[in-house]
Amino acid sequence: MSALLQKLRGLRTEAGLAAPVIAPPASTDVRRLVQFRAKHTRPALPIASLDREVVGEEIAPGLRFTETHADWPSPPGIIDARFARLDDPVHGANLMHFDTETTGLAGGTGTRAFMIGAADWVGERFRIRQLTITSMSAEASMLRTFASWLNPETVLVSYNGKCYDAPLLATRYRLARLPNPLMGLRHLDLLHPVRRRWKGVWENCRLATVERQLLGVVREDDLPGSEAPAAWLTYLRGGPATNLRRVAHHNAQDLRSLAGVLLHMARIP
DNA sequence: CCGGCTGGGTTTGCGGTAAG
DNA sequence: CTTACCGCAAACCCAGCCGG
Repeated sequence: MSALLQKLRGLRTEAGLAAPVIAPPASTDVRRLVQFRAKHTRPALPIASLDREVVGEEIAPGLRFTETHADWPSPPGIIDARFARLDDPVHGANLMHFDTETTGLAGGTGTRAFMIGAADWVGERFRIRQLTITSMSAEASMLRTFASWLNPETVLVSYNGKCYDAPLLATRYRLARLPNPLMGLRHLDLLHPVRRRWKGVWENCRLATVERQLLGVVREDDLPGSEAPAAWLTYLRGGPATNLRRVAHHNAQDLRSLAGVLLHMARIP
């Protein structure tokens, strides 16, 4: 029972909720067990980490926001997206590149997004915005903020987002009882056109490979995507934010590559 | 005339593959 | 652990034709 209570308390702390008042154990047996535990167990991370700096400003409790602008030689005007089997031309100003970082790959209801990166063209500049939650309870604010960036004319751009990011966000919006802002939007998923063209030519068609072959991007100090869940969970449990910042860095690079690959495939210099 | 084979075109099914 | 899509192959369908 004590272990259960402790687990519950931990979960409530992670969720950003105040610790509930726990009634003292009824029997002396239980009390002795609690005392034994207190004596022989220690918190998972006894020392609060020194490095707890998360980038960006807090725009809501537990929700951090960053906005950067990248210089880019040529913003797209109208894009012929038939290479991605979108028959109607796409206005560059309606593009919304997006990429999520999540707690795992399992896709189902157990997986949540802790970071949403989105990038679009604002005039002559490429704008990258990122949302990161530092508590479970901030998820709804993050989802609402991301929704406010989209409109019915938005054309989503992603890498495998049709199968991964979009369905995952759809379940997160449903669980948060919020309308799904991705519903009905056109979606340009670059994975499939890339595969059609370079499958069998390159060793694989992962985004990291595509950006290297097509854009000459060489990532330095890159955190593998598979380590993203641990980076966030470590921070959530009071650990250092070092790797969480690297996840944000990685996410921003993914967004730049998304735009680069799109322009390359649409034959825009 | 009728049953069954064949060729051309479409549909269905399955394996592989990205995403953290 | 999941989900969607692509590409390829097997299956399927139908028409046309030939042999019995």
